[in-house]
Amino acid sequence: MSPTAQDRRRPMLHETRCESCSLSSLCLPLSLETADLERFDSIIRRHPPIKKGTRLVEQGDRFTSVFAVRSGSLKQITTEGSGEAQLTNFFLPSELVGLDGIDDGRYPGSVVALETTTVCEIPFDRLDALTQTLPELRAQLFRTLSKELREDRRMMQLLSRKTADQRLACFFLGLSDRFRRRGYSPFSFRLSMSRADIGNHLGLAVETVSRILGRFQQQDLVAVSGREVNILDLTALSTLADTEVT
Amino acid sequence: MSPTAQDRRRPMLHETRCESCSLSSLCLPLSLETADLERFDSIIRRHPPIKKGTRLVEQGDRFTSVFAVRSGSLKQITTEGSGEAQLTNFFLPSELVGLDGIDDGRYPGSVVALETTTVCEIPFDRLDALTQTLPELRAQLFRTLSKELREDRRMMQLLSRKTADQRLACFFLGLSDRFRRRGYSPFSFRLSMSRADIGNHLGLAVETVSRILGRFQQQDLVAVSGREVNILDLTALSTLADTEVT
DNA sequence: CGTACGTTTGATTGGAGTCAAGTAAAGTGG
DNA sequence: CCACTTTACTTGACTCCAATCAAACGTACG
Repeated sequence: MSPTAQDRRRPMLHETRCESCSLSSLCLPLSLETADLERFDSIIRRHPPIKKGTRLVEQGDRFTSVFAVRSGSLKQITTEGSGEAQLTNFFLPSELVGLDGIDDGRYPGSVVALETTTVCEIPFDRLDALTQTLPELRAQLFRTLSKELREDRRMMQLLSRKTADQRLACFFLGLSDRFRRRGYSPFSFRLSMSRADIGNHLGLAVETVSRILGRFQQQDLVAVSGREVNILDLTALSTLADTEVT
Repeated sequence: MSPTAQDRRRPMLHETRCESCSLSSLCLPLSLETADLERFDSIIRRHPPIKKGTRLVEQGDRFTSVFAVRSGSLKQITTEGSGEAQLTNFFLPSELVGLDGIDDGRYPGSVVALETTTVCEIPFDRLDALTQTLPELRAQLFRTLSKELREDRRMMQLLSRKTADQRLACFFLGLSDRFRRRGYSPFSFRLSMSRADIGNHLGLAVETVSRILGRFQQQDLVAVSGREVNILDLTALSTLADTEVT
């Protein structure tokens, strides 16, 4: 979808320029000069909001673009062989979706909106072309990829060495941190994902997630009401999260 | 995995040019013209062989270079917080070590030789600079990063959804495939890592690895003698590896 | 207002971890 | 080259965390 008259008319116009986007310091164009930012801005395709449950990309679709999340949240689900679906990632505003599709030209998982979500589509060939003349942009892209690698490795550590309680603790700490970085309260937030999603992501059964949430509440670590979360004791959660298992 | 007779006989100098490297079709300079290959070649630093147990990089060291494995093998170990060490990766010839250090300028894990190993050091700033004028090289680097992401996600699926038996089966299939791609037998190879390493990587106790190996032998799936492996029934292993768990 | 879906809680089970002990293999130094 | 030490691997017995099965309860939404 290219910028159209419809786009222009909308008061959204301000919103949809990188220059004025509140996420610009977190998103890709981090360290670009105004002129460069314009060039970056010009390759981006705005999208109308995606409704909850709608798929942004389908597993196996041809890879063409990466997407920057502007608002809302998404989950990535990969189904392999006859194996059950695996929820590999949650995406929050400013995060980049689809980088794992570069290699073989197909998206390796479906990406589904967890709530009404808006994204910026960035055609990868044009992004790649821009990195040729904008070293800072290139560096930022490498960093983003590299960071995702590092986070994946943390996830592996979580899945292979941590108990169910520690996994949940890590999950809350991770979310808390991501919200804080985005300027939201690190203590009080709303989960956009179901217990089943959390369980799938952490390698736990739904029932286990529910039980441990209950236990955390009894211990006054968090207060959970439906999908509303209040972190009461961040320190205790942190301790729990990376205490050696013996 | 062992050095061929040809390797030994040849003077080092010849060996160490990308142009004549037997891995050139798998390593980075995949699709470079001769002239470009020379430019790539010129930034590479050769290293004397690394002995078994020696660390190529130490966790926390300043990130400066990535390393292409020429021969031998390595493991990457990350120690987080007070948590136990996690073996996140094994590296075989033609694979690239260190890409996860780009983001925060530090290597996120130590990389240790599992046997006598030779690597090519590629200073990242120079590699990055080269990608400015060599779009194919840039594309290849993006692909490599992206592929690693995809493999990490597979690993997560393995760690969170597969049984111990399936993990071992996947591990053997993965190795088999990697050897085949490198021109070695996919059925008969030598493990350069210990049972403990395998267990750590797959999120299993050493004892479990040992027991399942025994079971696999009874079922005539593989013949294992020490670190020597013969895959007897690849099909059965494949079936086992991605059969839904019920 | 009812149906479907998401969540909680309880009872039971099993897969893999832990502990323990023994065997094989690989270094090490005389 | 052989005794000795150390490390790697195997095997068995027992335990426990989290999965599974089952059922009730809440909540969202057409």
